[in-house]
Amino acid sequence: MLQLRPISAECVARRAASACDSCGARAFSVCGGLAEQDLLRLDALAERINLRPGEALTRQGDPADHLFNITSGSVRVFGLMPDGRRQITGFLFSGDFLGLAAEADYAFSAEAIEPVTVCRFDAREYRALMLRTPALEAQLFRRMSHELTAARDQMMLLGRKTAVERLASFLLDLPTHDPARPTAPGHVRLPMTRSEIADYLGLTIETVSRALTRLKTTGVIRLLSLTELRIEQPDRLRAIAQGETRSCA
Amino acid sequence: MLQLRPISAECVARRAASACDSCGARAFSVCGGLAEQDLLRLDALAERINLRPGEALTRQGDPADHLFNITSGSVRVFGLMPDGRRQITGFLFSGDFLGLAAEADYAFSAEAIEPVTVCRFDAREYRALMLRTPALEAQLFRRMSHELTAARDQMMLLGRKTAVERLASFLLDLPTHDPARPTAPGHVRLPMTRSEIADYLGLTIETVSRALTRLKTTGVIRLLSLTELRIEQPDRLRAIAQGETRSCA
DNA sequence: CGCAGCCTTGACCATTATCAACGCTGGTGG
DNA sequence: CCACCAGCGTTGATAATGGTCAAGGCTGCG
Repeated sequence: MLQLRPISAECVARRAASACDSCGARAFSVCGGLAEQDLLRLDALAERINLRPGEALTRQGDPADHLFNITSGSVRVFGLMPDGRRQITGFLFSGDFLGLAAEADYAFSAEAIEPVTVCRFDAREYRALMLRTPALEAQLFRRMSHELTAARDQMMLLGRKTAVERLASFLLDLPTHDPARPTAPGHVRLPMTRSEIADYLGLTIETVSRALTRLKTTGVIRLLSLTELRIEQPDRLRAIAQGETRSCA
Repeated sequence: MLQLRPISAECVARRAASACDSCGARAFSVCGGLAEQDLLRLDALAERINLRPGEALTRQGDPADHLFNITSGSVRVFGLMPDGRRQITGFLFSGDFLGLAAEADYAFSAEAIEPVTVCRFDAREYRALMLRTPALEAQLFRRMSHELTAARDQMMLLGRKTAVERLASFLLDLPTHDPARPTAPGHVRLPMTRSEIADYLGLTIETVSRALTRLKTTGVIRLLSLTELRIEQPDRLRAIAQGETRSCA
């Protein structure tokens, strides 16, 4: 498995390089705190897997046997109701972890959006390694803490924000999580479909489309293509996201 | 501070006694895994505080200097938007932890609903103790993991469920978290106001009231008083919560 | 070139929010 | 002891946001 060694090194490098504004520096220092031998142990558990769009990493209800570290591409995490209603609870990008649950079964499904490469770990072995590696445990602790804060922000969005406010919040958040975003400031890549955005924001595709149009016609954003746009007026977009204006409602 | 010793023992006992259906057994074993000397160290950091309804444990934006363990009563955790819109992200009851964040500042506010007693820890000392106490770390790791799963379920509720489905889900969930619930099966205590329920479910008080009335008139629940009700048809309530019926829509 | 899939736009509808009035309940003071 | 008041909850009428249904457009691929 020695040929796998570059994988976790790559994970660490990507996460360090990612400008996750709120946690970049911290994540880097934690990753940096992992000793060379810890990385080697991680590699021994790792398996590299390629997934095509739509293929599943985890399925709601299946035994939680694996942990994943996304190496490239993007992933949707979602739950389904019996009648097919879908709620996407998050998008994952390279550097993100998946499957960090204490439960025996996955509570949610995860599927590739774009072609994805992941680093897959056996959950039991990973947990055992974690117990022996405080730096790794601390790293995951911080990640879970950030995820929890993000989850609460998302509750605020879903419970109390209007359609336009939700979309504005989404457009501001997305590039801070996607290391594959374009380098030009204000440029946002949308690797997911309108349907996925809708299921993430608790809306329908039509409402997402209309909200985008409204932001476009008011000059706050410019659509460069279906999957790329530019934020023309960041301050106004922030104001809208926080509900500080009725000008766009 | 020796007189504080009973506090964490009490916390442990309460958590163990609570029939948190999904995690009760596990939480108990983890708490049981704490050695006597770990409990003593915890006590040395602990300070008992009483709060009256409406008083704050944490405030959005304040430095996150403390951790809390609720000993009795109930607490609302919430975020506010600039214009006053409120989203309650969770209710906490005796045995629950608060303030487990890696961030420097509290991201959300927490206030007492009923008269509350808490066990307050200095965050830095607690973290230091955690590093020296793997059992404590593992316990918190599990709790965070459960919270994360609960947060995702709540996203499903807020993003995709109807008003009646939200209320049904809430009534089923609440007693599994509230150790002070009445002992009679099917009895649910509502220590929070309609306004708090509304802000938790992403609705208005009027819609909460109407949804309760609908569940009452269809015979699924019976209102015993403003703050207490009985679930008459648990299976039907579960079906409604999962959206498996249109009979109540 | 044509088709399939996704996106946008429009017309209409439904759920829920808003506004308003009324009722209940518990505490206070005449 | 009863009346009043304040606060919370319920109910009703109306309005608005977002959902549903439907048609048409764009884009990329065979």
